[in-house]
Amino acid sequence: MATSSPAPPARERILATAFALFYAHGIRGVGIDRIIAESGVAKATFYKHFPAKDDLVLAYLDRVDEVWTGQLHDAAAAAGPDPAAQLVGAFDALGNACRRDGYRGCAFINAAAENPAGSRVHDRTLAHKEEVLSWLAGLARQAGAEDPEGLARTLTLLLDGGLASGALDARPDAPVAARAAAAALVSAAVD
Amino acid sequence: MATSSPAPPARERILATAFALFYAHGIRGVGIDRIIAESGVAKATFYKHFPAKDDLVLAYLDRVDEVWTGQLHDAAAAAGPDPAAQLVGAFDALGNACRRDGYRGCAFINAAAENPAGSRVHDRTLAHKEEVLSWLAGLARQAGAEDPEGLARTLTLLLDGGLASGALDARPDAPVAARAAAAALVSAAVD
DNA sequence: GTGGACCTAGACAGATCTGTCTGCTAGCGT
DNA sequence: ACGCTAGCAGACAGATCTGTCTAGGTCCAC
Repeated sequence: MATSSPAPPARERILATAFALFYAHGIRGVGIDRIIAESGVAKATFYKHFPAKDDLVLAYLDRVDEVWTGQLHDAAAAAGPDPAAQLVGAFDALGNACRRDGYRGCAFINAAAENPAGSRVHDRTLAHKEEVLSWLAGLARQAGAEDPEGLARTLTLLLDGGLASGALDARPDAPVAARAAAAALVSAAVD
Repeated sequence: MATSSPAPPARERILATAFALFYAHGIRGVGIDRIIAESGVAKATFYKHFPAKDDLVLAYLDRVDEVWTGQLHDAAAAAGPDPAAQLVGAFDALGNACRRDGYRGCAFINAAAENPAGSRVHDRTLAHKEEVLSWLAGLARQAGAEDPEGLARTLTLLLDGGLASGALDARPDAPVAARAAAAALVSAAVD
């Protein structure tokens, strides 16, 4: 989605710059002027593509969703065809994310922290989390868990907790513990 | 702590106002002027008590730590004398927190999302999380878990995940799932 | 009553932020 | 050759933010 247009270079440069800066410094911590300067784009061009900062923020979140969802699915797929194994394998995406430097936690949760409850940004975050939850619930159902929604919910807690904790201390034990706990919960729920 | 001074009314009013506003709108979302206006304090008075906004932010986080740690300990204590039961009981604090309206997730994680990695705010967040972690590890040790640090780490993941998820959707199933998962993990680790 | 601590009221400076507007340039299809 | 689209460069307005400063009020101890 959102790639139906020819994707001109200016828009793409803006988005790539915003992606890096928003994630690294927070949304309110990065001004339009800085994005314009670092993406080498004229102000008028910027405002042609994104009429307001909020529009850029939403496009940023769409890209984050794309990237993170992709990593989650890839990690799950790498675990083989067994849905139960995939549920656990998805946690490798968490480990990989935390290991990257400049890692600063879940971009959605960070964005939601900066925006009021009814805002578009907040709603987008909610939609993203809901999407991950229902994907996990689908896998849990395929795996034959007796309470797929409950298992999926619990796994999202571990995932979100790992995303948050992994951003704080440098030690890599948060993703390891998350994966181990996920494995225990999945095998308990399936058999 | 931090109550050794006579605690004059102006400082307390500022702090109480900051507590509400920072949590509700984010730190960068609230200007000094607004805090001054809503706490009914003169600007000079404000800057006498808090030489810079950052100082107020740290005082705010200290208060958050006080309140949240207190709720956690109270919830654990309410579960009775058994340390294993206390580990699970602590999750009632999560449920209570999520139920309050205006709930917007963990104030520390939100604050860290708005501040760069080396900042004082970030460090304070790290210290708080470390404190909770070691408290849980102590309980886990008393409960006779074979890997108290690992269990404690996993429980913090559920706690942080619950704090984050509970802020997004209104449905109360996140804290319920967190508590249930905690109970399962604790009883598996203890016996 | 005098000095000091504590407070209020609000002007002010300087930076920064979002968003608008004017002018200019380059490519591209017809 | 012409117009259209996309883009660059940067001045500008208006709001807002942090932090300083002046000026004065109130209460209490001595």
